Amino acid sequence: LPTTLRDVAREAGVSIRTVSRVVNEKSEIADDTKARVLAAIDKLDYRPNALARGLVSGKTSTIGVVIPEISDPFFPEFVQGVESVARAEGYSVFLCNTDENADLELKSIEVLAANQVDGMILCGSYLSTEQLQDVSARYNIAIVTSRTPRSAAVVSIPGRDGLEQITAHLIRLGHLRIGFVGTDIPERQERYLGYASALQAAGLPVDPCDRASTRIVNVETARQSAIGLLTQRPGLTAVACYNDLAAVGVLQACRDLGRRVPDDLAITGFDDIPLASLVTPALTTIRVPRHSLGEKVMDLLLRVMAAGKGYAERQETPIQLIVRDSCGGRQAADADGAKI
Amino acid sequence: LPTTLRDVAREAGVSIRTVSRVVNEKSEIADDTKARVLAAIDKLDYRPNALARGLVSGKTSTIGVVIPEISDPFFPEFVQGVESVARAEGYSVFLCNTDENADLELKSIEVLAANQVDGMILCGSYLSTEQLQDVSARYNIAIVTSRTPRSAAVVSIPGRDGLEQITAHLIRLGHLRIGFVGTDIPERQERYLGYASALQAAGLPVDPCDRASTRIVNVETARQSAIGLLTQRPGLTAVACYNDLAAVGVLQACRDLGRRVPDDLAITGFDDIPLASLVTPALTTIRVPRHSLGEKVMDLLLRVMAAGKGYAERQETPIQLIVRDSCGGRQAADADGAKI
DNA sequence: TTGTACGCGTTATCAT
DNA sequence: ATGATAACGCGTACAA
Repeated sequence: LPTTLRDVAREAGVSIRTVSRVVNEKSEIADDTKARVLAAIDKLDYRPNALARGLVSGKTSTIGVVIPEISDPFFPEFVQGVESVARAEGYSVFLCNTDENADLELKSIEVLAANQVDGMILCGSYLSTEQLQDVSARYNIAIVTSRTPRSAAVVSIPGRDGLEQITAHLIRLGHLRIGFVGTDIPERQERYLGYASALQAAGLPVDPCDRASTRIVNVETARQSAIGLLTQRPGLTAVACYNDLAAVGVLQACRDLGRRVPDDLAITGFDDIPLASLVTPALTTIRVPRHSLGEKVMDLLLRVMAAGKGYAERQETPIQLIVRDSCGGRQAADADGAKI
Repeated sequence: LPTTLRDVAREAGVSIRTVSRVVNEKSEIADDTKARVLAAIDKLDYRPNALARGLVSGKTSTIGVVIPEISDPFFPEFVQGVESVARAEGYSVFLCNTDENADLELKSIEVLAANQVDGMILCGSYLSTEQLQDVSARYNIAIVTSRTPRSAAVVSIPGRDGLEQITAHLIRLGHLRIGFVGTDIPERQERYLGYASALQAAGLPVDPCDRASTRIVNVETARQSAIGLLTQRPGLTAVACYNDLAAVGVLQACRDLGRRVPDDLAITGFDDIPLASLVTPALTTIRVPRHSLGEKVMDLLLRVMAAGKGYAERQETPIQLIVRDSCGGRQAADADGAKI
């Protein structure tokens, strides 16, 4: 029932090939036949079938972006970054949400692949490093991760560095008992390691009991585990968090427990999502330039698609300490060169 | 180079048809040939080409969801609602973000259509009512909107009712000078109309100068326009907002201006996004059940796909007044039967 | 139970 | 400049 090239060709009294030509604006065509074809296209309201096109040409001009959690404020700006360069290069982007579920993620990847997208971007994947390795060997894939797959195209977020920096910041402010709220996913310990490393560098003990973890990290899970941590370890004067959502959860926990921030407890985040500056007190955090990160992976994906599946490259996104109000000591920090 | 049915058939020593059968688990096949085929599939790592499949079958088992602004916290839970029922029905969902741009939205719809998705869901569309009418006549589409396209499948959000309710709430609390911060998009005046209607019902004047509008509504635009409004109309004791993001913007404006909330100014939102209960003070707002709204439109889309493009139906999502701290008077409101 | 052959709507390779 | 015609990978009558 939808109009096809054939219908248009019949209507215009030309061959299919000719119609295809005017549609794709390839080789030269006589002005009058072109006009006739255009008229027929318009009259019959013809629209090319992308499936047929992709089947024969082997190119769909689409890419897939797979993210684990659509409600995490980290992703919107990232996706917009991806889209801006994708659009400029003539690609349409399909977004897939996987609910922080590795099976669903794998499924999404296979569906996208089955639909012959020209490339995929994985951000914050829940796949095992091995699976990550697998799929990026099989398809055109660019990844955003802190991990180190043996050979793949990845832009990494220096989570370890970030937590080292921000924990050092807390230490400079005089904190001696600093906790950590994060995730217990084995592949996602780099931020915790940064925290621990900063403690060690300062000669402070790293006590596993100063740490609270949940698998999924969001405001609510962090709030719950922070309530536990803060009651069991009342001596903590600061808590470094896996990300801003966790920090907001700890903030909520303090509200529940009647502890004032930053007076009774200092809190730090990671990512600098918009929410970070909207809560009270505004969060001291590590900024990850999400929009440009998106542009950067898409650029990388372009290179992957040009070079083929084997292509490997590793880049790192810059980060920046942002000092706000959740740790107090704003003046002291300003002297360190940090800014809003 | 990717493996095809042909390759598998050759490897297993059977016909293409047979392979196709075991892949699709249709009619009965002898156990041994089935095993042979399965082995070949496994060995050659065969994966069906969804394009070819869709081309011949006319069905892709995919749907598209088009949203205007991925960074608006309204959408994540909505999308998850859609996905939950889509998944249960065997559909994969591709999400498209249109940056609140009607042209991009139309483009996205056409791309999805060209890719032969079985249906689409439009939420918060920026298309004109006429365009909305057009596309839903041309494709299988279910819409979430407050508008009234002549004939289409839509689930509506009673924005007018909502603002009537929440403005009445403000009036009950004793406010006589209530402003409004919203959008100037002509198709999106229903919430303003609800606000105006509540004022009139209470015998209060509706003064256009008590209103501030921007085209795009987000925290930053609302903050700016609220600063203008509050300086020019210092007599306002309350501001009703188009949505929670705007309300948070007004909250920021109050911070900038040194006005205390709710003491100096009461503020109300709409949507009850997670952020609404994270800011200080927490927002009094209208709750829109986003997850179930998503389920509801997806159910509707299922009916559209079954019945065909002509299908029209109209539903409405329930809403609920949520009283928190941004207007004070929590006890008085509790007496009205509202709750957290 | 299994195989043959056609068609889905395109693009692309030849001729003409 | 234009027209046949063969793919592309798969589903499905129809045959066997």
